Amino acid sequence: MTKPVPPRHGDPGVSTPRRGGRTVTLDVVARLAGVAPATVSRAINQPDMVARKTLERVTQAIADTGYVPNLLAGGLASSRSHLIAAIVPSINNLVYAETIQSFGNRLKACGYQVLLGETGYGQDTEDALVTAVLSRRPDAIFLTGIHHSPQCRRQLLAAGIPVVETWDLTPSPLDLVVGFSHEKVGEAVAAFLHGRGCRRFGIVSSDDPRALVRNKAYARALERHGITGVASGLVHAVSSLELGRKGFADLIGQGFDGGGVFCSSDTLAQGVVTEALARGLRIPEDYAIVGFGDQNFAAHMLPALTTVKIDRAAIGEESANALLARLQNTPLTETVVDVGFTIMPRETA
Amino acid sequence: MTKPVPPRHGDPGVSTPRRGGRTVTLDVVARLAGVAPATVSRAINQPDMVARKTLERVTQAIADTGYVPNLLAGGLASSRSHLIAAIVPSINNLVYAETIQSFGNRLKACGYQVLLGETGYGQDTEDALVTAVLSRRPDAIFLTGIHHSPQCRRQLLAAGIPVVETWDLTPSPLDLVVGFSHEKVGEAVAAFLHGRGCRRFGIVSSDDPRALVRNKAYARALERHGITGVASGLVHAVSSLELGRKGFADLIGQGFDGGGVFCSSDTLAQGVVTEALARGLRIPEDYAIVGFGDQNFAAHMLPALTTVKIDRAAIGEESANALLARLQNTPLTETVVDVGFTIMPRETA
DNA sequence: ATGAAAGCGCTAACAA
DNA sequence: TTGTTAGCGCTTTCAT
Repeated sequence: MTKPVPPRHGDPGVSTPRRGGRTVTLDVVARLAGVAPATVSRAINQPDMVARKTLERVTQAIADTGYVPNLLAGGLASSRSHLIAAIVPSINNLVYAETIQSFGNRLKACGYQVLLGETGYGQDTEDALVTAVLSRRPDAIFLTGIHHSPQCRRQLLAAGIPVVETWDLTPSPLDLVVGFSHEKVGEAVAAFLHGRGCRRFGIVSSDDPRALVRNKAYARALERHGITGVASGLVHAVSSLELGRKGFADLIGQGFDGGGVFCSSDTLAQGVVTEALARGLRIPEDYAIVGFGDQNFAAHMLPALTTVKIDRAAIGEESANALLARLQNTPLTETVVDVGFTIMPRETA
Repeated sequence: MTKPVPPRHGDPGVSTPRRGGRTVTLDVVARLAGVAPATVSRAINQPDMVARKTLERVTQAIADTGYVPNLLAGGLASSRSHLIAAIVPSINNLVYAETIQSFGNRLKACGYQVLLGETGYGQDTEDALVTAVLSRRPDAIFLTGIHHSPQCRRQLLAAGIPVVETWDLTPSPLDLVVGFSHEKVGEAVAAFLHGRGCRRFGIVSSDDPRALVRNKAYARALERHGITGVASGLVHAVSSLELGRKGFADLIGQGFDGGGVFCSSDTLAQGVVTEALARGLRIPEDYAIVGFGDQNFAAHMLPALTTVKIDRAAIGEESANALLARLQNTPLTETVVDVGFTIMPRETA
């Protein structure tokens, strides 16, 4: 009847801990508490379904054994990993860090953990990264930007999980989108600088795709004012004070001789201001400088930086809320959330 | 003989995809390729053990189905999650971002993914966070700092995985440690400023524990020079330009009237410089300012910041290497790695 | 080089 | 309220 069975890892006494001390599993806890494994599982995940007396015994057993649930097993069994993936261009950029921070905090409160992936601003990397994180079976995914390769979109769709695209806006998101219009930003800055009396215009920008959209809208808006030929100092991907100085030096080198300068980040703007100061140029009289982001140093620089304020925490929070709604099957009123932006007039423009 | 069995998810035709489209599993790929599941597994994880012909068929089937391996299942079965946890005080601090970035890049090359956890500078949070990440069964763990609660240490030890503590040094690490001596930094800065002729000294610092160690060593070293009474402007946890300005204003408010100022971060130092400039004070003649970190803006500020350079990328890389060695059972020559530091004399001191 | 079978540690019906 | 049972999708001996 019973065919001979080889010794199994699970057998009491034959435990073969592959590492460290003995592995404490649900069953160990269950035995100690004198209940069935399922009861321990319930005690942990749905305590209300367990009698108070039982719950206490289980809790005690957990404490005694130092039991740490194995979420690989749990996730496999329930097909809910309680993991949410977030893909950002770079963690080496405070701008995204703040969004992720508020995103993570909101989700932590609901028992989710964030798995962070960094593309390094590459599109190939995004594809590979998405595949990599999907293999962890996240319950949802956060993306930066709205441009993804067809293969990436296919993969995301096939995963069948809620997706939120962020830091941009589109009428047709993969699923959800939380961000703001980069075109409107470009236009608003153009109008702002023009309103301040600028008649010549320049740009110091990284080659980030969203920055390019802002730049284009800025130039186009200026054309409507009859202004053509926007001088530009492009720098590569990463923003730094140094590159801001270099970018502005380039602009001057091109013969840019006073006017409004729109920078693609506050960091770059800080460099522009520094370089202008180093050259003894007058801000904002001769050079009016506008940053982007309103990072925490902007208001406290000397001179204080005029910039475009983006509510980064709101992007994180709204994204989390939207995903959470999907995960809880709460009906969602809006799949497109515009967090807007504000120009903060200070001393540099 | 065969008792009636209820329909199972696994049964072909009765697949109940809990979400999205049908779930592509190893078995689906195997069937399509006309091989056993185990062979597909091998084709993916140990391609050399599979005949070329077979490999091709499997590869094709994977492409055709868009199969994405389920690492929850894989990890559970093999007890290797290919996940490495990293605990940092804040992702909202570029100083740690760079370390994590190089750490992650090194590990990615070896097929590991990093699971990031943020303590927010709290110790309670560290305990909870460690528990949370351990439930994902990481293959190794990266910690910031060397101070952990007894419970945390116990838990870490019980996990039986390689552990690297970073950003500090201790002769008795939990397992491995990669960092530098904060005491030596404090002493070196004291000597440096004293050597520059400073006779009065101050501090503008966050209340980060490692910063406090530097400050203490700084003060003690100065005592040896017969100097007592180091003025200090403490700010809370997070560093920002604004807090640097405020901290310096405090210092002045306390009657600090010229001398050397050691800041716990470059960001704070940038604030100190800004505030000093705003007050028309002379740097470095009257106020000699030293930062900490040598972030990328330090060298390009006006005036350029004298600071303590820490090779953050090296911390990440060496940590990764050390863990990798453990994971590959490579004998480790050193469990304590000192990456050192360098004072970069520039214009502010 | 490949296949068969037995779990990894947990959750989820279903019964009791 | 609790226990029983059957997997979740993969890896891993062990045979072949």
